[in-house]
Amino acid sequence: MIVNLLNKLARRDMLTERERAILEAAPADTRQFAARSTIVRQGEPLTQSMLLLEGFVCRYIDLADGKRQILEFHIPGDFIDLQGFPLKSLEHDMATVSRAKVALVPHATLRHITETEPHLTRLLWFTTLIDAAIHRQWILSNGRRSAIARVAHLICELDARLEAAGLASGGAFVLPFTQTDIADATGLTSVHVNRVLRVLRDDGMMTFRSGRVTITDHEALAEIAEFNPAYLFLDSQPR
Amino acid sequence: MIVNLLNKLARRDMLTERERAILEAAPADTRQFAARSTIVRQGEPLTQSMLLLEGFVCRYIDLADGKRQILEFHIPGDFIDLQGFPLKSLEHDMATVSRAKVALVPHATLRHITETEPHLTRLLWFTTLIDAAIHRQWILSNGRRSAIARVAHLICELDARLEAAGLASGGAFVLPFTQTDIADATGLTSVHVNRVLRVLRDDGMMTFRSGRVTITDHEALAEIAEFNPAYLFLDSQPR
DNA sequence: CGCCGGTTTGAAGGCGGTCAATGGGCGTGG
DNA sequence: CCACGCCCATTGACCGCCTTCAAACCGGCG
Repeated sequence: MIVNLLNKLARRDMLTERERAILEAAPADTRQFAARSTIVRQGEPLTQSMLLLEGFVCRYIDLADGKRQILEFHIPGDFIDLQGFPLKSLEHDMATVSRAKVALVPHATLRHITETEPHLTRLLWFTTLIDAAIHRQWILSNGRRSAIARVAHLICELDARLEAAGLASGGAFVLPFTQTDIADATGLTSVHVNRVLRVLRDDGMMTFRSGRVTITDHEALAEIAEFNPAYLFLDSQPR
Repeated sequence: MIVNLLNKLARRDMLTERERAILEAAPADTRQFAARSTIVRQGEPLTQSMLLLEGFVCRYIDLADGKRQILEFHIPGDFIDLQGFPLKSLEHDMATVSRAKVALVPHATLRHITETEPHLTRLLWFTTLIDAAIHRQWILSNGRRSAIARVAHLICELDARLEAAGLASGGAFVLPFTQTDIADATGLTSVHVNRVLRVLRDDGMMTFRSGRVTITDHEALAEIAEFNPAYLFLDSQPR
């Protein structure tokens, strides 16, 4: 059931059979959410963390004037609020983008893992740091990249992550986002995202229509984005 | 010697005497760096992590066209490349801003801590997640805040962090940055940062001259920045 | 069939960038 | 001790990317 997480970890380091079994047994329950529903509220005390099994989730902050900034997108296999375990609450909101299904892991179970499984603990710690590395790329995008490069970089990131999760192949994948979602992630307006997507389509680099992305020239897309997947740490080594 | 880190952790949770002693004994060595020197290069394999004792450090990424994005500033007491312990290398560069002094903690020591000190491990994990929370605010700033709000938010952040570290009081602190540093952090040009600083000064909110910040109207500054220090998790609770 | 959320397109405006020149503070060397 | 050079701060004029505002379009669904 949590095969996506296991694949993700196994890609970064070796998991022992015992560690696999512990993770398999970790979820106490599963839960379904409708699309566009808030699943974690900022400041709310947390006693369990969610592992995303199906669907897309985002974290975001709204400003007083109604502007929204999406901070990160999550895909199946992501331990979406594992950060809430050491932090005890989040300083932002999380919401589903599409319908989603999650497994719930009690913090007590995670705490037990930290007390008996140092290697697994380091791996869980590691996964939270991937989120931070993704954040840093978004700071760079929003701060210094042009509109077209921002959108291109986001698509390259999602392609690489979905491909690693087995949810994309050959640059084609389902992405149930609106253009407003992309705008809120890249710090642009939906109007301008629309124009940027047209340029990317006209230049033969990618298309995004009715919730499906097709990358038609990965090399060109990665080049304007200055995309280098090293920050996703997809290589395997002892942690 | 590592009193700043101990204060920082003790502010977030209780440290036992044994844990204090372990942290005190953790540094194998100290090292000094001149201002404006690179101290970690992206991709370089890391075998130790640095605890900042004195001075200011930043992490950054340069783009092909010469544009620079600073990703985070670090102040004394920060475990600046603790992330390099689970990650094994960083995907960006780090450099000093001012002269700086660091304590070096071997990864073997950190690994030993993860194997024998679960509570301390959770606290170290926690501190790396504060960096991620700071990153998220920067994504928001660069994506959705106006130029004046970005600069104001950065100053509020540094004030809060320096105050917590005992390095600022009453909104006055030493900040050995250039206007270009602030520009590279906020995704602006140094020219525009200069204009923004003039507005903030003329409006009686803050001054920044010859490496010193003086906040003259904290309430107004926090208001235009929409600054809420909750994301720094400065409250104390069991982790 | 008509609403509704999302997409697309056009026209006009503004925030912040670019380019360029001046000023100012400080360390260094003659 | 002063002159020079260098880096940083400051200011002005103009420019352009992206925003804003507004309207039309489109497809799905009750």
